[in-house]
Amino acid sequence: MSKVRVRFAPSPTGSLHIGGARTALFNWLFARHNQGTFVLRIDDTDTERSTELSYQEILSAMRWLGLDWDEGPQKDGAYGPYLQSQRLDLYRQAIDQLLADGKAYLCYCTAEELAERRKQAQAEGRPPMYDRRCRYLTRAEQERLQAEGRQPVVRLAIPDGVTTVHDLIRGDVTFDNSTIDDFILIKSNGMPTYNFATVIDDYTMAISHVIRAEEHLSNTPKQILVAQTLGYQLPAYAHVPMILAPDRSKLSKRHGATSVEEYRDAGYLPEAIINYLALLGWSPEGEEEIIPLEDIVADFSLARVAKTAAIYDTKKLTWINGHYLREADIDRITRLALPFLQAKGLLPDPLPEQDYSHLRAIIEAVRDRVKTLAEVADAASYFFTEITSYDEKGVRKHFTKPGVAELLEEARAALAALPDFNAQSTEEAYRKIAEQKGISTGQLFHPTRLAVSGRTMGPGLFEILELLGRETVLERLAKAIDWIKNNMATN
RNA sequence: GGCCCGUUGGUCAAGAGGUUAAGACACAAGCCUUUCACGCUUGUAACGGGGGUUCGAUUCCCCCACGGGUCACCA
Repeated sequence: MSKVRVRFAPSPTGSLHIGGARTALFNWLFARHNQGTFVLRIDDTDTERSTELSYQEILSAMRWLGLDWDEGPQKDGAYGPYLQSQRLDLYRQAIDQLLADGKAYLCYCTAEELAERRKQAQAEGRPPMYDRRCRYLTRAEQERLQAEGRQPVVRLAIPDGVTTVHDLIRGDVTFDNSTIDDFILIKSNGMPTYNFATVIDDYTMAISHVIRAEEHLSNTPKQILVAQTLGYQLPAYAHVPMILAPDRSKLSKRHGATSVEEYRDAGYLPEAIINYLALLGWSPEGEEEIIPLEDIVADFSLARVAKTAAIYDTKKLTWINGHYLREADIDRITRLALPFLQAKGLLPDPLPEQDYSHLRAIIEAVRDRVKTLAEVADAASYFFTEITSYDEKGVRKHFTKPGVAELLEEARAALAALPDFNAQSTEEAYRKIAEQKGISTGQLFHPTRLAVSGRTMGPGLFEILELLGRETVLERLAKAIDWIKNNMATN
């Protein structure tokens, strides 16, 4: 096989969403698996909607996910530039050739006229296709229309016949050319349309495989027609299944988080998103679903890409994220979790250097029971702020028993008297008290947990005590004792 | 509406004429445990419908239904 070159070509008209990221990932995986080249190209021919902000967001989301490109913006290669808006002369050359050969023609119909006719056609139940009225205009007619001040577009003259897409995932798909419009190649503002520019670019960038979402399958015959008219050799095509929202409709904003940034901000790890996305539409040969990136690269093939659209469901993503959160290097997780704590006002920004190891110990204790970085911040909150309330169910269960206040007072005194205050010493003291009083350890542990954390769940109790430190523990115990006396006494 | 693609448990998904139709998430139960998680064990749950072809169809063919995509001077 000749050199594999694939590209991901987003338009900078929004953030990188989950579907786009999956398409980018499949291209990236295919390139890496085949030691090919992954090109990032920006399809910014829509001057109305393209924005610099979106462009920056896409680049940063790609980088964050680890989808590094070999050629593209800020990474020059032999086939640049990589922004379509900078390749206008290439399209111009191609269009001149097409016009000279009579394969394309000038059309003077305005957007308004077209829209009107389309509406009309639909109302009458006719297919809303362009009627080709400008295809056979004489020179004189063109000049007259031009004199009216109309800015022409350029359309491709679709030949009769049939066009077949050889799709690597779906097999041969044939379209009758009569169902294809004489579509626009160059807009009246001089910019190329997607179906034109993409063909020129894929060819001039020597793209070997066009891997993209299924929504482009019906566009493909148009692109093949352009390529054939220009005498280009065709790339191989692979249309990967769509990703749908839980209600089976196309993913959109109203379905909640759909952009990569939103997941980043919600505390998801890039490797978890990558792992999850790889499993959406592709399946490994083995049974493991948590797969290191290197293994995904090694196993990836188009042959194992599904044909069926997949519904996007965050449950599994969250589960995968929890896994990576637990496995990842603790220093990295600490670093990543810190901003979430700071955003909640729990820690100062910047964090004083000497507080770091304490923070790391807390996150280490807490990460096992949560699934996202945002949850890490929730689960760790009481280490950094006063307890303002006690879990209601916990209160009913552990604070209502007669004698709890006294029991806690006794425990508090024992803790205060300890020569060393750490997880081991506090646990020993507690077990001794329970034994002496002939009560189960739980009867002592549970109210203590509630008193110092306000919650009924969390890390091991003595881990919490050590992390909190003697002073805080004694304070909170005293406060809880008071609280119980004040609130429970009347009952 | 025309054209195109698709249809295995709630979701992801394996399967390629003969299988007890994998596995994962979620859910339920149990074990572990100071709690909650993790982990482990077990369980519930699927081939859209109808015709063919065949000794035999989830698997091949046709029709229908349903879902999705596309028919832009958006990509």
